[in-house]
Amino acid sequence: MAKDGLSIGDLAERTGLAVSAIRYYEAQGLIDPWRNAGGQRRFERADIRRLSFVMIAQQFGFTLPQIRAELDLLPKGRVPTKADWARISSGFRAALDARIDTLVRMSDTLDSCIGCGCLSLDSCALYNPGDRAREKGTGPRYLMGDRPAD
Amino acid sequence: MAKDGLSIGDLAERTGLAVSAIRYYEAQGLIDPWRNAGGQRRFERADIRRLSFVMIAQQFGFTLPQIRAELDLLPKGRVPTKADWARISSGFRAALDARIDTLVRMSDTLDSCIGCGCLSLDSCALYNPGDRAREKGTGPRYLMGDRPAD
DNA sequence: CCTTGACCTAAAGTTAGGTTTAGCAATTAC
DNA sequence: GTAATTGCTAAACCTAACTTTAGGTCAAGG
Repeated sequence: MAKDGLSIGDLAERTGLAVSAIRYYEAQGLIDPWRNAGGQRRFERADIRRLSFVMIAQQFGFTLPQIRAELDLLPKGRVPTKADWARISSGFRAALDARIDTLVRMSDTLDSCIGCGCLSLDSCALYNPGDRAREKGTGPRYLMGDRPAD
Repeated sequence: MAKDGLSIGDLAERTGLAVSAIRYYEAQGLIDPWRNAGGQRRFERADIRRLSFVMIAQQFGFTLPQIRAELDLLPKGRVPTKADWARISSGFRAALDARIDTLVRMSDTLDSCIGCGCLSLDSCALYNPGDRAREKGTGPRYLMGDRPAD
């Protein structure tokens, strides 16, 4: 049954992912199964690892293209070494730390604003407290003045 | 010009939001302008505050329905008091702290995993490190076993 | 052999938070 | 008074990460 590779259903069961998600990941270039005589996908056992990695990286907030870039650094078909994971983990760590940092700064700012209630667009420190948000909206999102009066 | 209320363009200029966004917020029930004789929207000056609040809350990661719920606690038309902001800020603070907590736990887990590289679905602590992710996907996303072998 | 269940593709649907477009009405500026 | 702005609505479009559907094929069990 797993002699000539895992079926997509097997892989779904092993990873907990939906079959449709696995097909989608293939379309995004995250995995690259071969096909059997009947045209069905067959996966290597190492793909379980690969998808596990995808799931974890997603929890760390990476997008699929970013994850793909990370995976592309692992030579296709090679089982990742500890060194590979250590390198990747460092990347995760940096991303995580940056996010924590942003939130802590927001939190600090909030502390200094509680009880103020001004919400003035030009004087309230709550605007643009970090960097994480609003980088994908199309509009310019410039900030203009707002008089404290009223 | 602002005698009988602000036009949507005025409000857009004062808040930095796109006109289309303001209309969208109205559709979501975040603001409730009246109409002038010609059918155009007219806003109170307090709506600048209201939208400022929306923008800040979004930076804190709240969804529009959540923000609406928060705003609904402020009696319509009443200018929010310091007590209102203090209460809301506390809510922000709790949400922020929870997010920071989750990230810190992920970070700690990651530390303990660097150099391990197992990524085993049943033994690696990197799965479900927190709570923030994956609560909106349709599928059950259950996690099944994965033998360390291979 | 035949049925059932797993698989295939392509395309459309989903959610959030908006933006863009089309076609038309109201306001404002000169 | 008239042209340029600004505003109006409804509907379509956008991204990310998938799921669902439709219509058809493959594989395994009895």
